[in-house]
Amino acid sequence: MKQIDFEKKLRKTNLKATPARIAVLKLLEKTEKPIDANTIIEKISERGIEVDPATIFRIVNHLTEKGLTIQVHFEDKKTRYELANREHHHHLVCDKCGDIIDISTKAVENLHNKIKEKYGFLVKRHSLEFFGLCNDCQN
Amino acid sequence: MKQIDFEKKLRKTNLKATPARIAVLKLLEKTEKPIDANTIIEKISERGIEVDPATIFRIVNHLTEKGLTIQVHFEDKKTRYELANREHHHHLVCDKCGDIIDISTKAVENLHNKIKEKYGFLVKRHSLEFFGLCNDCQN
DNA sequence: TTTAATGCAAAACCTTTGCACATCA
DNA sequence: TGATGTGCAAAGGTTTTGCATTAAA
Repeated sequence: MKQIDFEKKLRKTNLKATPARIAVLKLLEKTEKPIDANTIIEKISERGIEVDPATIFRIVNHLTEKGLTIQVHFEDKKTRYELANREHHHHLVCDKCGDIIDISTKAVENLHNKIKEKYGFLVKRHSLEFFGLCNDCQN
Repeated sequence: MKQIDFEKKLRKTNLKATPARIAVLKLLEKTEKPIDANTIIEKISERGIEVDPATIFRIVNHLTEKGLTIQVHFEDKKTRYELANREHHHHLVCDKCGDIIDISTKAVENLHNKIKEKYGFLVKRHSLEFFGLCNDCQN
């Protein structure tokens, strides 16, 4: 229910608060699920805002560089985006209906230190996604 | 060091044992890291075997359908492949040199049951990849 | 000999880039 | 106004598809 002031947030990161950027951020806020660039284009267009695909791709790249959004990768080649201002979480992706459920678990964070000890590898981030069947699709 | 009899394995799954398929499987066996289709084409060509790109894509798709290979997704849009006959494991991907280190951990398997209990979601598989800096690249 | 696999060419899809014009601060 | 963002058109990279030919069983 919180309404984020995206204009302020954009200016803080030296990005101009253009209608297209605000529309993307608002959409991601409302959607609450990772969505790819083409879905963003589609949804924004449904709201009567026409933005060129090239611009959308530039926007999500900028937002990600500046840390306002993060990328999410599932099992296809599309890059999905979601707002970054959220608690770290993972996704349950249903093979059948495509629904995405957020879950939060600290189980993996604990591995970072162990990996450093054992392999000398400094983990900066990880991606953990689960695939299977959601409750409704199991029948 | 074990040499897998890929001809036999292919026939068992109703796939014809063609030179191209055997070359792909042998390459994956030797590489031991997930590699994408274009790398496969390149490496196979270096060995003097020329296979059309379309054929390589068809091969990896077939092999994956039949369970001989699995797909791996990192942070780019390429799909990578590795042999499926291996212990379940995860990858440490170095941001700098791109090196990939296999690690094995059971930490995530244990979550499957918990997820079923808590969300009703039936997890069939998961992907867990770590990104950061390998030992050599931390300086 | 029958079925499946391959090569070639074309296209589909996702994403990026160059450049001129428009817009934000 | 000056820097940045956008639209348009073109192109790049990955992957798929149709169809005629070839090879495996």
